[in-house]
Amino acid sequence: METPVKSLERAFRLAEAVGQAKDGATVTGLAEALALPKSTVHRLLSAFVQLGYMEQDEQSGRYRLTAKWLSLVTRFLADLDVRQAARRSLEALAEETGEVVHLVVLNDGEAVYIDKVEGKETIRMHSRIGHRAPVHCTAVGKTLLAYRSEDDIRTILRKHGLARHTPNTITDAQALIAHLAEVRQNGVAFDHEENEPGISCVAAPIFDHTGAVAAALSISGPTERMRPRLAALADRVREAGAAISARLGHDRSDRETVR
Amino acid sequence: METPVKSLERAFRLAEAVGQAKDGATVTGLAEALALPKSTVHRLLSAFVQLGYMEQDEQSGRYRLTAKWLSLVTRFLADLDVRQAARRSLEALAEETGEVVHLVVLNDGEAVYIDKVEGKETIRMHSRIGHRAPVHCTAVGKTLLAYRSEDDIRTILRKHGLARHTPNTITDAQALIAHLAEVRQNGVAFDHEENEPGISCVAAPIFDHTGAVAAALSISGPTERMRPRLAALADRVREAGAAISARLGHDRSDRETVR
DNA sequence: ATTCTTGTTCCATATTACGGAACCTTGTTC
DNA sequence: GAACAAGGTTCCGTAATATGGAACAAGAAT
Repeated sequence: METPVKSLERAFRLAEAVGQAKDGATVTGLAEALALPKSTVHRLLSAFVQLGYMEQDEQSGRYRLTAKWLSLVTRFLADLDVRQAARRSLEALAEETGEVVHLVVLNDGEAVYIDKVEGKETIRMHSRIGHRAPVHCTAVGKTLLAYRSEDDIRTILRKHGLARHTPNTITDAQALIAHLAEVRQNGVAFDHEENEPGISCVAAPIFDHTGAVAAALSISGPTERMRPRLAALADRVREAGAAISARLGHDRSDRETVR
Repeated sequence: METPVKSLERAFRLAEAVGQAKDGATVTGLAEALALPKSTVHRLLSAFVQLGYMEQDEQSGRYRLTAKWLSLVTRFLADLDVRQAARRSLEALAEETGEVVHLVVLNDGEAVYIDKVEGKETIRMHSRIGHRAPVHCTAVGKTLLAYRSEDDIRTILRKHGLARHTPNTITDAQALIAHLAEVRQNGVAFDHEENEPGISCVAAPIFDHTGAVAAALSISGPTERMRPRLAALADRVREAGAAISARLGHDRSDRETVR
C-alpha cells in the first residue's frame, strides 16, 4: 500500500540509514544502499541539512544526524530516564517482597502502567504495561494526584468521575481531596481494596529534578498477604521512591516527610 | 529561501508541533497552529502513522510521537551518555594530577579522541578531539583492544599494521596479543614511550551496562614527570574508569581486577 | 432530532519532486 | 603536468505527487 506522502517515506528511509551509519554516510553510498538516484539522495540530504537535522562533514563529505532530533523526543527521554532509574529498584522490591511491583505515570488524568516486575508469589492481576487505571481508587493514582494543584485534581475528577469499584471506593470528591492531604503527610498512599476486591496496594511518589512527581511506585498483592506487613511495605516503597528520586536528581531537602 | 523538499519542511514543522504538545495534538489544532488546510495536516499525520513515527489515540483522536524516533538517535544517546558520565571524572583527574586527561573510543580499528581536559602542567601534545591514533602503541588503544575477541584484534592489526613509532613500539602481533592479556590482568595499559618519544601514558577501560568497553580514559605526560608516580596514576585512572562505568550501569562484580 | 465540531475522504489540478545528464572538485596515478 | 577516477553538486524538462477545497462521516452537545 502506498504511503500518503511518498517523499516522506523516502526521507525517513534515508534518515534511518544515516542514523545507523557509524561514521556518517556518503551520497553515493546512500544512493546504492537505498536504490535511489544520487540527485534524489542529495536533494533530500540538503533538505535535512537546511532544516537542521543533518550536517555534512566538510572534510570527508559524509552526512550525519545532528542533535536536533533529540529536541523532538525530549518527552520520551524523560520517560526513559524514569524507567531506567527505577528498574533496579523495582526488581529489588519484587525480589524482597515477593509481590508485584509497578511503575505508573499520570496521563490524561489516568494512571498508566509503564513498568512492572512480578514477585515469586504474584497471582494473576489485571495490571499490564500500557494499561490505564482510575486515579481515585488506586494507590498509584492517589499518589499521582496528591501532588497536583487542587484545581488540577478537581478537573481530573470532573472528567473521570469517582466510580464505585468496591464498597471501599472513595466516591466523594471532597472526601478524596481531604484523603490526599493524608497521602502527602504519610509519603505513601494505600489502596485498601478500593479498586479491586481482595487486592491491597501501597505506593510512593518519585520526584524528578524539578521537584515534580514524575511517577509512582507501588507494591500490590492479596489483602491477606499484604495486611500483616503493610507498615513495613510502606517503609520499603517510600525508601525506594526516595532512592529513585535521588537518581533523577531530586533534592530531598524539601518534601521530606514528617517522620 | 525555499527548502529543496517543501513537504519535508512541512512534515517536520508538524512533527515539532506534535512533539511539543503535552498530550498530543489534534488535526484541527495543528491546522490552525501551522496555517495549513486540515486535509494537508491529516495526510502528513497519516504518513507519520504509517511510517511508525506517530500514533493516534483511539479515544481522543489526538496524535503523538512514538518511541520510534529514539531509534534514530541511539548513537547520540550512547555518545552523550559516555561523555556526560565521564566529564566530571576527566576534570577531577586533570585537576589532581596536573596532566592531560583523554577520553577515547575505538572506531574502525583506530583510537578516536572524543574528549580532553588539560592539566596545569600540560605541554603541547599532538592529541586533539577527533584525532585518530593507532591502537597498538597507545595506552588507550591497547585498552580498547584488550577486551575484544582475538579474531577482532587480529583483523584490526591486519588492517592497520604495527608500525614502529619509537624504539619501544611493539611491532609483533603475537607479542602484542600476549601483552594485552597483561593489560586485562592489570586493569590498566601503559604506553612507555611507545607512540611518541618522551611521552608516557596510562589508561583504563570504561565499561557500559552491557559489560562492553565503551571508551578508555587516560592520563598522559612527559616521561620524567610520569615515571616517578606511575603506579599511583594507574590506581587513579583505574578508579576513575570504574566510577564512570558504574555511572553507565556497569555491574562491577565481573571483570573486577585482581588486586 | 438537529446542530455543531472535528476527523476523514475524494479528486481535479497546481505544484513539486524526480532523476538523467552534465558539470565541478578533489585525489590518485603515470 | 596531464589524464583519469570517484564522488558531490547542479540543472531543468516532465512525470508524479502533494495539494486543498468541498463534501462526507462520526460523535458530541443541545
